[in-house]
Amino acid sequence: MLKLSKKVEYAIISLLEMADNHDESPVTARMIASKYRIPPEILGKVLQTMVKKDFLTSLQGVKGGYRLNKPLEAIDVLAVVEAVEGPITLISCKSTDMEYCRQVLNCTIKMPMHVIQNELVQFFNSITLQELKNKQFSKEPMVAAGGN
Amino acid sequence: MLKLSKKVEYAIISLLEMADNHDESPVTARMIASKYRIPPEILGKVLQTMVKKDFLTSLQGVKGGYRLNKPLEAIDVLAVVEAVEGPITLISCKSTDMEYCRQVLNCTIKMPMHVIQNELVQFFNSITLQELKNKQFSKEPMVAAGGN
DNA sequence: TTAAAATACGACAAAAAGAGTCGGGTTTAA
DNA sequence: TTAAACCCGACTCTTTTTGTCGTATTTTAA
Repeated sequence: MLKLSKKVEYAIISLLEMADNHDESPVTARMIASKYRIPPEILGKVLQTMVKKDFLTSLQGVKGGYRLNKPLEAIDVLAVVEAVEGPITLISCKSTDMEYCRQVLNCTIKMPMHVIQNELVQFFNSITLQELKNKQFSKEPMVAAGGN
Repeated sequence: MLKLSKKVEYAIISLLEMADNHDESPVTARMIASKYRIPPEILGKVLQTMVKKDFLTSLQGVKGGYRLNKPLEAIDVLAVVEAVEGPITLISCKSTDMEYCRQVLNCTIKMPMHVIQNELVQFFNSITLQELKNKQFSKEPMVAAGGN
C-alpha cells in the first residue's frame, strides 16, 4: 500500500505545532499528545528519533520539552519521512543487492521502478513543511483522485 | 511505509510480458509464474482481478490464457496500482468521513496531506506502462536518493 | 533531600496487512 | 473423458504497524 505511517503523521503534526509555539518554554510531548489524542509513549519515541535526526532539541527534567532546531522552510517532507520510517523503497528488490529478488533472472521492472522511485523521492524532497502548511488554504488543482 | 505491494509488481511484470507476446496463443499464468518465479496461485488471482478491471481478457479451457485488452500506452501506473491495491490513501483519515480520525478536533495536516496525495496520484497517473518500460534505458536524472 | 515532571529506552503484546497455500470448482480442446 | 487452463473462497503464515508497560535518568522546586 502506498501509505504513510501514523508515525509520520505524528511527526509532522508535532513539527507544525512546535513552529507555532512562540513561548520561551519548550513544548512537551504530553501536551501535543493530549491536544491531538496521540498515545504519549509513541509520540515520545517519535520525538526522540527526531532529536537524534537533529530536527529537535530536547530539554530534560521538569520544565523540559522539545524545541525546533530549524524553521519549517528548512525541513522537507522527505526528510521527515525518511527520519521516521527509513529510506523509501517503492519495490522490495534493491538494485544494489540482487540476491534478495526472486525474479532477478528475468526481472523486467527493476530499473524502471527505481527510476520512478527516484522521481517520487525528488517530489517529496521538493515540498517543505512551510509549503505543506500553506496548502491548507491553497486553491491548487485538486486532481480528481482515482476511485473510492 | 511508502511501498508498492508484490501484487503490483506481479501485475506490471505480467502486463509487460503480455505486450511482448506476438503469438496467436494467449499467455498463461503458469508460464509467467514460472518465468518470473511467482507463486502461481497468487499470480492467478492478480490476473483475475485485472480481467475484472478490464485490462485483460481471459480465455478458459485448454489453450486458454490471458490477452491484453489495450496497448501499454493506454495503461498508466496509477490504474494498475488502484486496480490491484485499491485507491491510494496517503494518510489514514479521509477528508470525507471525519469520524475515523482520532485527531479530528485539532488535526492540522489533513488538508495539506490530501493535497499532496492528489499530486502524487496525478504523478502516477501521468506515467504509462510504455513510458515505464522505456525508462529501462533512459538516462534520466537519477536523483541522489535520501539515505540507506 | 525528596517529590514531581519531564525525557530516554528497551521489551513486549496486540492488531492489521501482506504474502502465500489449499481445496475445490468450471470451461474447453483434443 | 481427460487434461490444461481459468475461477474463487477460506485459511495460514509472516511481517509490519501500532500501541503498552516498566524502568531509568535528568532537572526543577518545595
